[in-house]
Amino acid sequence: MTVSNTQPRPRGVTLEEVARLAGVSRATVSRVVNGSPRVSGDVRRSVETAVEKLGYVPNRAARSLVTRRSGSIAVVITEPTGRLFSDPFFPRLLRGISTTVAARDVQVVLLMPETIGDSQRTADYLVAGHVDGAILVSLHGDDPLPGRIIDARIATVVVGRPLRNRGVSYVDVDNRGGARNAVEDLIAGGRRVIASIGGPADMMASQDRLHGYRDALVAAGLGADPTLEAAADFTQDGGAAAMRQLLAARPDLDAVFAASDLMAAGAMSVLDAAGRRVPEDVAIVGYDDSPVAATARPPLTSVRQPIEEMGQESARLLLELVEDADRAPRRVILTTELIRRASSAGRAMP
Amino acid sequence: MTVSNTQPRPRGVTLEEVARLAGVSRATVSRVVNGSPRVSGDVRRSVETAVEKLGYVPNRAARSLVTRRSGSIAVVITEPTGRLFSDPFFPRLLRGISTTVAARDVQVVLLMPETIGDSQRTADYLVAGHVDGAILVSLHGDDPLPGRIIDARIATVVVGRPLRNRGVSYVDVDNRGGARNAVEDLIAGGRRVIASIGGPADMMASQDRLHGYRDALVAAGLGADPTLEAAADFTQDGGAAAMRQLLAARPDLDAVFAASDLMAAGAMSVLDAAGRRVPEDVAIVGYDDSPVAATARPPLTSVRQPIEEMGQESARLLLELVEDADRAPRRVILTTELIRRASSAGRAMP
DNA sequence: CGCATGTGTGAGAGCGCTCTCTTGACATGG
DNA sequence: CCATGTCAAGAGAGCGCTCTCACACATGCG
Repeated sequence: MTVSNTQPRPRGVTLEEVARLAGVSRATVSRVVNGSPRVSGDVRRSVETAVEKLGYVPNRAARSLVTRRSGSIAVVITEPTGRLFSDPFFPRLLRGISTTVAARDVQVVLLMPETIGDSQRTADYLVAGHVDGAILVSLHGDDPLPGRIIDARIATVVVGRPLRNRGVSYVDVDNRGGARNAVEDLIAGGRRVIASIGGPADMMASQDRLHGYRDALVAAGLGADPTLEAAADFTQDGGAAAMRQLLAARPDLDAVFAASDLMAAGAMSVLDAAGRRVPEDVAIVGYDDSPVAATARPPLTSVRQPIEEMGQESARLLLELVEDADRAPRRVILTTELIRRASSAGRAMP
Repeated sequence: MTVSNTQPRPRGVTLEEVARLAGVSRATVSRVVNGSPRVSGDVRRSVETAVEKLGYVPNRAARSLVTRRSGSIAVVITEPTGRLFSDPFFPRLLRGISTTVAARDVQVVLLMPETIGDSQRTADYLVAGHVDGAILVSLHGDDPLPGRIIDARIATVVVGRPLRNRGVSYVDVDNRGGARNAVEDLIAGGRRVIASIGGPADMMASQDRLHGYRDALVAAGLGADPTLEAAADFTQDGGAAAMRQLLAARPDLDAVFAASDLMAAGAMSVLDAAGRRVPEDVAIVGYDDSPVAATARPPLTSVRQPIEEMGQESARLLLELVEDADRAPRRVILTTELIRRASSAGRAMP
């Protein structure tokens, strides 16, 4: 431990002092503080008065030491780039988690490993039992972290459907359904040659969105076509590059489904440069409903995800797991909403 | 505490067990683990072997109990809306903080009070000494939190210059200088009637940016003019409303300095609707260099802030304060960078 | 009235660690 | 040869809390 202690720390009010003031034993004060029913009304009141008077707050370290509970959960973010740093996904998710656990007097410990070494230390930290559970956000397929902590039987909830570790609880949005809806909307608007700009293949969200895209095409009898599918990395530049590629391969395309708003924005700039008008020549829809969607010109139709709700659900699931370690894994799938804007206006609008 | 314990927690390896395996006393193992120099080479090695073999990880709760240090710091986010949820400021700041404290084996506890009641509980939590220090982010002028925790002599660093509590350490960007640079650039591009769309008046960043704007005008001999100044709330809609107001009051304006990219985007859509071309008729610069700036059409010139660095510096300052509580408050002001894009192209470009 | 049962409270152990104090081994000097 | 100093290592207290157990007392039943 690198922290030396030059200064004596201020010492708080202890149970002992409260007990003395209330004229009872430590045990009784503990009972009152923890809401045990085995305390008579008078004694309870006098203890509460003493607690109030002294401004007593339990020492979490002492409590943890004996209960073997930390009263905290970890939120692990292992995403070096991408959507977590390009739209408000991350703060909104944290807010959802935070509101839910705060109500239960549980703290959130934030872990953001960057290097492999960090990731090792993060796993050690979790496995050492410093927290009661962990929420894992944005996992790539090759991440060894979830496997390690699930093996260690740490209560775990994953945000986003995990590629491996099927036995774990997770919260996800219906990426496939969201994508399908978006593409169906393009078809309803009269589009027939619809391309897809997908995300990294090692992310479940990318795969699901691609499947949803194909679902819609197949359901409409259009059929999937590899020359209409390009993959990028959720970034604007990646979206632009994919768009150039698609335009070269399929100059006849009349719509694009992009698996992120940023990629959609990149695609739009390429379409603009190529002299294709949006939405007249090419309709486009994005994903995430980020600020970029609303500020784009034309404003971008996009798939909105209930992000706060994901945070809340993941926290709720984790707290359940912490309460009862033998509980079977659960999955919560939240639905998306298509936000229609000018970029995907149909050809035959009424 | 609402958490009951139905399940016995797994117990970790203790110092005692390591000591037994290494054939030394608990005290010696503690010395080795904490890097005390008062241990001979052989003993140190045998202890290290035992630690390795058993996979020993210190129990933080037990350690905290005796050292009166938690080995964690709080990051308090008190911003209900605005920039924290509209651009990647927040994740990037957290990342900066996280990398710095992780290197010192200190954890980050995230606190996001939403209601007044939450804020009370947050203050109680901090004052109770559950963390060694706190980083306060995005304070409005009327927030009672910083006053309370500074009074309680909790080590505190504020991100963004605080309106009150001048005696506290803080990290800020040179908002005034950044704004001044941006406006000077507009002037250098031949603009003469330059409007400002500011942020909320109760935020220091808003005030500083407004001052920087005026500085540049005065320095160029143009002089400040209240009819060219509008205030909004950092959002796109707010920026749009402010732009309408400015256009009505000063149809002769030829440039706009917006204190956020989102407001700039709102302003651009209004200019577009009013038939003013950007940058030909009206040049515009934003602030934050968010993804919105790069995706806007035309791409938006913007002031970039070193956000990760702010996080790192604030963490560094806080750790110093934790080490030595009597250390005098320090301020760190980081410089900004103007990212030139098409939206502010000069009139007489070479 | 004696015993079983229940209920409120206290005593005390002990969670895993740090840190002071003490001991013991050895080197050095007079 | 003993006094003294130095340094490694151990003994043991105690951080603030929870929780088991024991106990005192009240109540119910045969």
